[in-house]
Amino acid sequence: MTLDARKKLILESIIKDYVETAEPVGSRTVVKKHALNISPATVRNEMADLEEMGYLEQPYTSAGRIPSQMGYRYYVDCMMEKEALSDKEIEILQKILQDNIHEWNEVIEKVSYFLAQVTSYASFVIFPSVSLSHFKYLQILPIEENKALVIAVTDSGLIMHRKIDVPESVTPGDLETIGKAMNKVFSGRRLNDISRSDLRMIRDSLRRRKKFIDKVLDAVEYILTTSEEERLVISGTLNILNEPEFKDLEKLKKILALLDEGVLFKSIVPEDVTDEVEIRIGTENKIEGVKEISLVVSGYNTLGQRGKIGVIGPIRMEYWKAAGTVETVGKILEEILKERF
Amino acid sequence: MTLDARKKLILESIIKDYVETAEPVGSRTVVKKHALNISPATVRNEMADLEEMGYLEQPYTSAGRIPSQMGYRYYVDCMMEKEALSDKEIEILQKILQDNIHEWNEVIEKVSYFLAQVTSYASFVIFPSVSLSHFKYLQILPIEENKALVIAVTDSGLIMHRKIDVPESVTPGDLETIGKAMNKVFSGRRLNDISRSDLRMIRDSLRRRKKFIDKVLDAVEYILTTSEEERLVISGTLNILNEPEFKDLEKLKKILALLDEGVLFKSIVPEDVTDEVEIRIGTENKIEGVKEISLVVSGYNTLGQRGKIGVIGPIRMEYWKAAGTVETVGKILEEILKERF
DNA sequence: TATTAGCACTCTCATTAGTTGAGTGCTAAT
DNA sequence: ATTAGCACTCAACTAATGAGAGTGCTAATA
Repeated sequence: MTLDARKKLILESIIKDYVETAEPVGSRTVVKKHALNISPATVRNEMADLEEMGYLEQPYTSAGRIPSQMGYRYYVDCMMEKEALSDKEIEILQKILQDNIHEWNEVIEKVSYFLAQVTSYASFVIFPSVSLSHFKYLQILPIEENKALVIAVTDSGLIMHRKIDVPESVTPGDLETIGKAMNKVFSGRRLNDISRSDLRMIRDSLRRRKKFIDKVLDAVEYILTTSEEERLVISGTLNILNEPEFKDLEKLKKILALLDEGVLFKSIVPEDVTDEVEIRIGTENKIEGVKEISLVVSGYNTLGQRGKIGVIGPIRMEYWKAAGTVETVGKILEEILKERF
Repeated sequence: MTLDARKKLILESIIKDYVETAEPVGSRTVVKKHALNISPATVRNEMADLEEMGYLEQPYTSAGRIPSQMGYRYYVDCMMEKEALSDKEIEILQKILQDNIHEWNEVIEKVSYFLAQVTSYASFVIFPSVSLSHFKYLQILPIEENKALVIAVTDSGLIMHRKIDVPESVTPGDLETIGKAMNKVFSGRRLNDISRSDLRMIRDSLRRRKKFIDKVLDAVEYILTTSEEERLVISGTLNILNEPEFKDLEKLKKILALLDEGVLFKSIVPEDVTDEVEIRIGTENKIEGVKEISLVVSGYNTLGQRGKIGVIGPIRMEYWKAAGTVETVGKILEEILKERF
C-alpha cells in the first residue's frame, strides 16, 4: 500500500513531532511547524484517513494523533533516510579507539559507551563466541614451585589461560612432552569440534602421568567451555529513565530487568542479522512482558563470524538517527577489529 | 546518653515496624504488635519524650512517628543484635562457591550476587588492587609467526598477559635473553615500585634490539598500569526499585547513577575498613546529592591487603540482618580466597 | 507520682464537582 | 477539493468536602 505525497508528509510531520515532544500532535501543530499552506481542517481530514488506514491512533476522542506501530513501520520502510553521524562524532569515536586498542574487550566497551552517548538510548554490543575459531597453539608453562600455566591461543588471536597444580614428580621436560603431544592433536581444529572423547583419547595415548594429564585436560576443557559464550556489553541503561514512557515504575522495572540480565536480553536480539540495519518495532519483538520497546540492530564481521551491535529504546524512537548511527559505528567497529586483531 | 528499658523497647518497636511497613507508627500499633501491657496513652508520652530527645520524628502533626537518623544510630550502637545467616543459607553459598572456584573474578561476582539476593539490597564487593603484589615471573612466549605473548605472574597468583608484534629479525633466542634480563630486574619487586626509570634502565642495559625492547616494555607498563585498579562488582541494583523511598524518579535516577558509575560509587565507600562491620546511615555518607541511603560495609583480607564487601540500601534498612549477613559472607569470602588462591 | 480514659483537634488522603482548553468531527459555504 | 465555523468531547487542573488515623491535653484513678 502506498500513500500519496501529502499523506506521507503529514505522517512524517506527526512522527517527527511526536518523537520530539512525546505529546499527541494536533492538526494546527502540523500546519504551523511544517509551514504547509493548507488549512488545519484539511489536515484533519487527512489525519482521519490515516487513522482509518491504521497509521495513526488517537489516545482518546479529541486529543491529537500519535503514530501507530504500523505508522512507524511504514515510515521506516518507505520514507526514512538514515541520518549519518557527523564528521566530528566519527572523529571522536576514532580517537577513542586509537587510544584504547589493547584488548578487544576494551574496544567493544568503548564502542558501546559511545553509541549510548550519541543516541541517548541504551546500546549493546555482542561479540561472537570464539568457539568457532581454530586452535593454534597450546603451551604448558611452569611458573612457580608447583604451578603451571596452560595457555591456549586461537587463530583469531584470542588468548586464554588457566593455572594448574603440578605434582613434584612431574618435570619441566614432562610438561613439554605433554604440551607437544596435545598440540599435535588439537592444532588447527575448531574449538567446538573438540569433544570430550578427544580429550579422553589423549588421556589414553599418554600412558604415564595419567592423573596430571587429567588436570591439564580439565584446564583445556574449562578453556573450551568458557570460550563458548559470546560476550555481551550493555551501556547507557540509565538513558531510558529520561524517556517519559518509562515513568511508570512497573514498566521501568521490567525493562531494567531485561537490560540487567544478559541471558534475557539476548533472547530478544534477532538470531540472524546481516550487515544491513534491522529495525524491530514494539510488538515485533517477541518477548514476554515488555512490548513497548524498539530495537535497532546491525551485524558486523569479525573472526569470520558475525557480532551484533545496536540500540534499544522506546517505540517513540528517532529511528533515522539510531539507524544511521548504528550502521556507521558498526562499520567502524568492524574495521578497527580487522586492523588490530 | 542512655535510655531506660521501656524507652528502648518502644524505640525498637517503632524501628522494626517502620522498617517493615514504611509507614509512620502510631501508639496503638506499638502496643498491639508487641503485646505490651501499657496503654497507648503512656506510649504516647514516651514517644513525645523520644521525639524531644531526637530519636523520633513526626512527618506532620498527628501522624505516627518514624525513627530519625539519630534513632537508627542509637539502635545500631546500643541495642542491635546482628542476625546471623541461617545454616541453610551458608550451605547454599558454600555450594555456589565450590562449583565456581576457577577465577577470583568469578568468586567475587557470585558472592556479590548472593549477598544481594539474601539481603534484597544492592551489594558490592571490592577486590583490592594487585599493585602491591610482587613480581614473580615474566616470560616472552612466541606464539605465532610475528607475535609473542608477554606473560607476568605475581606472587599473589595473578596472571596478566599482553600480545606484541615481533620483527623478523628477532629470534626466539633473543626473546629468551630479553626475558631473562627483565626477570632479573623485576623479580621480587612490588608492582607499584617499578617505575618508568626502571624500564628505561633496562632499555639502556640491553643494547641491541632497542626498538623491540621498547615494545616489550610498553607491554609491561600496560600490565602494570591496568593492574593498579581495584576491581568493583555491584549486584542487585534493581532491588532498590522495590523500596518505596525511591518511587520518586529523580531520587531513583541519582542513586542508579551512583551505582552505575564505579568511580562515583567508590567515593562513598569508607577508605579504611576493619574486619568489623561498619554502618553509615544517611547523611553520615558524605556525598553530593544522595543523602538518603545507608551503607553497611566490612573489610576482608586477601593477598595481604584488604578488600571491602557490603550492601547499600535505604535508610529504612534492616540493619540487623544486613550487618549479620555482610559479616558472615565477608568471612566466608576471605576463607575461600585464602584456600584457593 | 505514674498511668490511663476521654475527647477535641490536626492533618493527610481520597473523592467529588466544577472549570478550562486543546483538539476533534461535522456541516455548509467557497 | 478545500476551508471556515461551531458544537462537542475529554483529560487535566483546582477547589471543596468528608473520613480516618493519630495526636496532645486534661482530669480521673491506682
